[in-house]
Amino acid sequence: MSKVPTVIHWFRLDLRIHDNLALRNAINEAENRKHHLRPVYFIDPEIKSKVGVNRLRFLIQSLQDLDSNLKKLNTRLFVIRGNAIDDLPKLFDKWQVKFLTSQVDIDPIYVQQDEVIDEIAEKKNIFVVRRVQHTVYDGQSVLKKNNGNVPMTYQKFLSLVQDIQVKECVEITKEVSDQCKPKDVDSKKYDVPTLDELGLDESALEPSKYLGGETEGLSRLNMYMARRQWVCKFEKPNSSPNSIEPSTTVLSPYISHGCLSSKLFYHKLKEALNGMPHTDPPVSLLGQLMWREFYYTAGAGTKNFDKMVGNPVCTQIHWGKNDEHLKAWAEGRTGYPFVDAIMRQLKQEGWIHHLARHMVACFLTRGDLWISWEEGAKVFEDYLLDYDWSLNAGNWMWLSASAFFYKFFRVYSPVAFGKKTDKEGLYIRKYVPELKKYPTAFIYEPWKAPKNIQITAGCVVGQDYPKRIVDHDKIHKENCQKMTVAYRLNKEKKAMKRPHS
DNA sequence: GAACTCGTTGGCTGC
DNA sequence: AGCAGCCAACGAGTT
Ligand SMILES: Cc1cc2nc3c(=O)[nH]c(=O)nc-3n(C[C@H](O)[C@H](O)[C@H](O)COP(=O)(O)OP(=O)(O)OC[C@H]3O[C@@H](n4cnc5c(N)ncnc54)[C@H](O)[C@@H]3O)c2cc1C
Repeated sequence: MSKVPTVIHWFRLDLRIHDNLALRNAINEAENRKHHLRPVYFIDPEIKSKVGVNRLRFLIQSLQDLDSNLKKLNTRLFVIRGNAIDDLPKLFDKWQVKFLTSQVDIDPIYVQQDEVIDEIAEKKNIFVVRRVQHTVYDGQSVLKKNNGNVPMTYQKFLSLVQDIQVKECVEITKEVSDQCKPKDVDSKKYDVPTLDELGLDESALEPSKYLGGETEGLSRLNMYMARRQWVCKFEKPNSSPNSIEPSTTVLSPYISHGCLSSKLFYHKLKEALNGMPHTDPPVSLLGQLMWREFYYTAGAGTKNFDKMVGNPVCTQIHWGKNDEHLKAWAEGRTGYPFVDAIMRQLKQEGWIHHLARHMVACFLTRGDLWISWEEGAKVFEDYLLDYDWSLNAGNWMWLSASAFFYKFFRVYSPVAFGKKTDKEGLYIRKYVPELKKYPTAFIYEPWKAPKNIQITAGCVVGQDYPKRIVDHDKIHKENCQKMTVAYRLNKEKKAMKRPHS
């Protein structure tokens, strides 16, 4: 008796069943050929040491939701403890795999896995289907349209995609039939692991502010799209980085994990905007989604996009090294209350507003600490629920004036910037509670408070709250000079490389 | 080729 | 109060 062959859909950053063409392809293939269907996810048992706790928890929640949504389709999620490169080839044999589907992911981690897996699959005669479905547009065809060059400005990017027809979403309309169920479909060994199994004590964590999963992502999307006026009036630069509740959608963790399809977001946005006066890119909500597309295209077309050295779009800057400053920044004890509040919110809740990211990214790099954006990106990778390879690197380069943005003399002031939207410093009082009782006059610069006021407020600077690790007023001007030098050197280098005609 | 335009999510001063 | 002008820029257009 020969075994029934298997069709695998390999879930990665597409933790959803809606608008998932690769998953639908797998289901159809299994149905048509009466093969077994196995939607799989690989999880590294050591993941705890590689991913921040909040993001890991978000991932587990998303996998649980995915499993329960798959069960509604009469199948399930098979979670494999291990890694794809070692374990997928073993499963190819064990399950007699004939067909493998997944989405295109451009993070080098997945690209490398795909290269290895493709080679093995070819030898074993396994048909591989890989779908572009993590972005609205296909980055490769946008690059082609621009003669293989990365569009270096947002407007240029928009002009390239302007006349591209965005495909409709695809849905899975019927349940998977019983004949596609493998025998071990109920085996506990493929259950979504608990945090406990992964060596994490959930009770030691704060409650989740943003619950992972497709169900939550869709309901968040629908909630915002129902507020048509709000969507139509959205202007990113006017949203507040330091409101107590988020002033933007916080769809990012869902989009990054693929709990929410960016294409569905696109179509729902178009629907909400249709027939109403509305703001436009770059500041509109649709404009935000286009920023994502912009950075994805850049990431897809640039070597070493997540590094400075060997990255053709990135200005080479002689960043310094200062582990103490880096640590103080990461842990929210720079002595600048606004910066510290942001970093503490990031660590606690896993999401901070875009302009808050501007503030702390500028502070770490060209503004104050003169530390490489790559170091900042690593910290963000750890703490952000919405961590994304392209978006993180691209935005860090923007903020450090290494690529896409060049007016380096526009420096965020850790004292002035937050005051624009939060004069009283309520945000600081929440996330830096030791300063809670400070008078408003000193909440952004507690070192200026007279000693008796510091004592009355119950927080002496240098004792209960750190002294400033740098003097912004002085150092940002020095750094500005360093930027001038770096830009000049870069320009000279570029001129040398250009062929003289 | 040079010289223009526009777009590109700061802060500070002074009217 | 709100805005113009100033401060160390650059890509991608057009003229
Ligand atoms: C230094 C730095 C690092 C960043 N790292 C990441 C990251 O790892 N992952 C990530 O998703 N975003 C990152 N961003 C971009 C941006 O800050 C977040 O996408 C945004 O704040 C998410 O909040 P939201 O969903 O409420 O955004 P909204 O304003 O509601 O926008 C809707 C969606 O548009 C997309 N979007 C919005 N802003 C941007 C942007 N600037 N670039 C690209 N896409 C955008 C996101 O998918 C977002 O969910 C980073 C920004 C900076 C400055």
